[in-house]
Amino acid sequence: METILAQSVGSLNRPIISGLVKDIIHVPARVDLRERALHPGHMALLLDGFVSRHIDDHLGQRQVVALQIPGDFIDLCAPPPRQHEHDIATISTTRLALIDSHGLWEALGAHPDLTRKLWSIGLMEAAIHRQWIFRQGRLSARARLAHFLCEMNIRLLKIGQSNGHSFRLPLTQSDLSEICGLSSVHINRVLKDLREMSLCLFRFGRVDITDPIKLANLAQFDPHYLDPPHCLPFPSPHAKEF
Amino acid sequence: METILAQSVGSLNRPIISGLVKDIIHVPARVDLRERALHPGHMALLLDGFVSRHIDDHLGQRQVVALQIPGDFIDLCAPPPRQHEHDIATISTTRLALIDSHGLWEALGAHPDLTRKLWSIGLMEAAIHRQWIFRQGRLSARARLAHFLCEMNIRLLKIGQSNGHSFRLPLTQSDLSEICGLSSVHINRVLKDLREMSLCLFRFGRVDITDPIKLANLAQFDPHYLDPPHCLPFPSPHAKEF
DNA sequence: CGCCCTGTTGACTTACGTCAAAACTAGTGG
DNA sequence: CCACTAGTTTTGACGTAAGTCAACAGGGCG
Repeated sequence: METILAQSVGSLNRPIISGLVKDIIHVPARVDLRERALHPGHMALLLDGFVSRHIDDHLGQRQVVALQIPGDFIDLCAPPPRQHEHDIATISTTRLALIDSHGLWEALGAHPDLTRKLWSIGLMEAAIHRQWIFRQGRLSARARLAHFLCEMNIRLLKIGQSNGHSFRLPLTQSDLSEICGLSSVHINRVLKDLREMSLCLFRFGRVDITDPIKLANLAQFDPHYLDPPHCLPFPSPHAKEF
Repeated sequence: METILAQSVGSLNRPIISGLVKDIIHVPARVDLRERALHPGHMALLLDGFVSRHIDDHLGQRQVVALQIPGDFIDLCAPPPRQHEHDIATISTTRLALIDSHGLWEALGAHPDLTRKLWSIGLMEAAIHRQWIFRQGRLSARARLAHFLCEMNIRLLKIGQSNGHSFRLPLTQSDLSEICGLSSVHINRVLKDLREMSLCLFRFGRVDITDPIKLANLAQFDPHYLDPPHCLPFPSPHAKEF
């Protein structure tokens, strides 16, 4: 846990969060986290596995609005009384560190570094959301799927779970359809296309990107929205390095 | 400006931000704000008018990823060295309060209220992003447009620029198409549909919602994602009321 | 006046959805 | 080891929502 924490909030802030972890829990796949683990006012750090945040339409059709991978915070400081506007569920089996969010808020006052870091995590999350809006709005089915796979490749690369062209992605084709806003039948056909174009291969919960450059090109994917701000939001007198 | 500021950050925090305003500028419609007004490391409060945040595809087709209305912050604490991953432009003529973001960051340390408030503004922005993803992914053209109009109605209502069924919305049909991820021709047809269904009327930059309930129903629109957290994220010893 | 931008409409195309059947996989229990 | 089931994946046939192209109309403005 410590290494993943250091990756998420920086080695400086690691011990602070570490001290706020109340429990580490294991959750099976396909479990609603709102009901089971994440009570209002709590938050969690995803240590292992995949978690989806989604909104269902009135026929129960699901739209995934975010996919969380290890190292992501879930419901970072979401205010308790606020009715949640989306659902959260595990996709694979997961390991979660439950964090005392009240304690975290107290800690923020004393640690401007941590505030800045969590703030910028929120900013990146919003940037990812915006790319997803772009994807759904302007890209063809092929490009959409390709764009998503490119994003996962980079995000997993950053946490050491991809080597740049091959990674585990424990999703069904139906999951992919709920992510990309397409029918699962069409996802199947698009996957076939990408395979036959020798761009990438998806099977058994694993992705092999045959031609990363062509795939990114098809997807109009520009990874810089995933770059962490190498210099932090605002210089602060309290912390020079980071 | 003061009243709109109080609405955005609360009357308690109003004077703090007020003191950080470096300039108030007027910008004509259809101007790229990245080039003209918002230099890296600056941020702004939109006082008047409409601003779009958008991403262009490689053919120059535009996808609007957020629409800012008076009272919204633009580029809230976006870190200067980070390459921006989307563009910003005025839609109508606007009035902007330019804010010293370095000074703001300094102020955060001393004002936990303000931190909490700005944090929750960021959360709401992300919640709106998620609804947009849902909209593009799961709704038909009709529902998408209806959903957007419902959202604008509520958001403008909250700042006193809608009476609940009628408001100014200075967008062209082409703007609407870039927001909803549809062609402008199709937007035209959908507007006609909504008009003929007696749900709402859009012309001359003005929206009249004839039947708010039916419209919201068609859009599967549930406004609670726009609710401000009535109790704040986390109780803080420094500020009881808010 | 003529130009440009926006809106409107019609004819035609296409990308994607829907429905349905079959193949394949994995888990369960006899 | 073999049914038996349930969840995926794959394919085909067909329907439809939305895109594209193109023409025209109206308003604002030099």
